[in-house]
Amino acid sequence: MSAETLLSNERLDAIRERIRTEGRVVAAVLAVEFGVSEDTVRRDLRMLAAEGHCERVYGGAIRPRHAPTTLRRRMSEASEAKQRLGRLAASLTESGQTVFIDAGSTNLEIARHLPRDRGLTVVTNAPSVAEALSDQTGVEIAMVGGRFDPRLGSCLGGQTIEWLERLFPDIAFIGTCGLSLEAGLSAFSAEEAALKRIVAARTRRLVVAVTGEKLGLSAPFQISGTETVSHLVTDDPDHPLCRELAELGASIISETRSGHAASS
Amino acid sequence: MSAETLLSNERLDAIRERIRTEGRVVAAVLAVEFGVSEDTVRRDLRMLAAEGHCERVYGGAIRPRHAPTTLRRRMSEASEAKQRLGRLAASLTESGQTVFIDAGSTNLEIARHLPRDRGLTVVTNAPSVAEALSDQTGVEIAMVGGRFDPRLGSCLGGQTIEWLERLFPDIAFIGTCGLSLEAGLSAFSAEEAALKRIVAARTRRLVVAVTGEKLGLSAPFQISGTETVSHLVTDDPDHPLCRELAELGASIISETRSGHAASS
DNA sequence: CCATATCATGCGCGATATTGCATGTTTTTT
DNA sequence: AAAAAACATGCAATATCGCGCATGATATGG
Repeated sequence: MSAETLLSNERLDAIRERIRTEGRVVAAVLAVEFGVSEDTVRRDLRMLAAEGHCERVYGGAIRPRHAPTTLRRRMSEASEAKQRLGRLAASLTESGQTVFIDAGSTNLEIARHLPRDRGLTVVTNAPSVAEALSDQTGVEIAMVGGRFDPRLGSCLGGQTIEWLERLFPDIAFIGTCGLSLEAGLSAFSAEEAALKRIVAARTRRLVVAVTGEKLGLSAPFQISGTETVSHLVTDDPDHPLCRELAELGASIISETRSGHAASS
Repeated sequence: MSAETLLSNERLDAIRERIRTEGRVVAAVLAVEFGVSEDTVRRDLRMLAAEGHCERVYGGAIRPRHAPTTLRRRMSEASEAKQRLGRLAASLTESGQTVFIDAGSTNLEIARHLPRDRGLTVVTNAPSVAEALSDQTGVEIAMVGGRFDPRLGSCLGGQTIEWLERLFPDIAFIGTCGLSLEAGLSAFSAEEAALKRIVAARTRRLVVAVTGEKLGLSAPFQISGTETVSHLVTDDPDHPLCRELAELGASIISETRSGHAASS
């Protein structure tokens, strides 16, 4: 790799390779190394960046690192609304029940607000939920294992599903990416939907807690129809969808101005 | 990590990483470490804080946390010794390996320091470990389920053991409550010991990372003899037990004064 | 063979980013 | 309350960047 005259594509390939193997390149270094001007190198880097093969930074380029959206990010902005939903939903549990809690920021709030004097048994596929309960006494916790998806913050896959197929919880809190009349409960991935579907089919009570922004939305993969929902906890009880769900037999639970729960 | 010429964004990444793994950074230290002025470091920290990747405190920055604390107070949360052990132990992993990580504060530090560019697969029975890895890309994570013990922060019981009996990790990091010649590795509960024993018997490399205070101690339930330990990572390499372990074939790994790893 | 089109490249120039320093303010410590 | 440390802000020096344009080389077509 000397100052030989390299065809432009070859140079591009070489730079691509360098970025891939070394993780970083410096424009000025590449310029002297290939015997071209820095402008040319910058042009190359611009192309590679457009292809997604690198990320441009001041002075050169680095290997693309893609991971901006994590659960942690969403968690830090646990809105007051979600905390209220969590408290409301948690109050639906009854003594001695076995409770399934799904992953998600709202469900995490449910876990945080679970009463600790009812001898509950909590089953979850979300490590964050188990963690949140770890300072509580009086709550039995079972963790469902499997492949852990960092983006969702929960366990998925065959292992997980196999386990859940043998579980019949008294009450289940599952998260949803969308809730609408046509699409029912829906999720962003097929695997996620499959898992939630298993749980929804086996529980005696299915509780869905969502902020108003998700009402009326639908995601690509259906979990189940709206008729499977027995309780909807929301901060927007006046949404038309709520009335329709109520007619299908679901309880709509929200907070009144004075802070008490109301159900219709 | 010396006075290399680092691209400014790389420095940002590096600081981000330090905050993620170590929980706290000191502006003055970063300044000399990267060979830039403190002003520049502060600017970086301001940016990271704006992105939500850290929380600024007087003197530096800490991992985002909702309760405001001083840097001084924060220093005591995870001792520096454990962080060093974590970093050292994590460097023992090799490309493509399947890694088991046990529960415990030291092991959590190992997880935090795991390299993300080696295509590692991590198996753990501790939700906190899964959580700690959840903002990493390039690490496959498998969670071993079971009954969750809040006091230990890990999953135990028949379910867990059944799963682990089918696992043969390349390398395993397990925690121990005591390490002595007579009692070997030992734990405070029979169930805990049984679980660790399963893992110890199936891994090709067994790494134990302990602070010096645990050397020579023994807990009621034996996990296995000292001869099963292939690597001992410690901050007290002069302890007599280390020499004896070395004679049994274990590698003793610790940090020299200058900050580099040494093994005997 | 010549005219023209196309392309990669290098150079100049104004714009932008990064950095360190000076200055004044806020926070912590004594 | 005073001293020290850390901090934010404005500013100037330097480095890097993007863009337009000229140049030369190669390809295409008559």
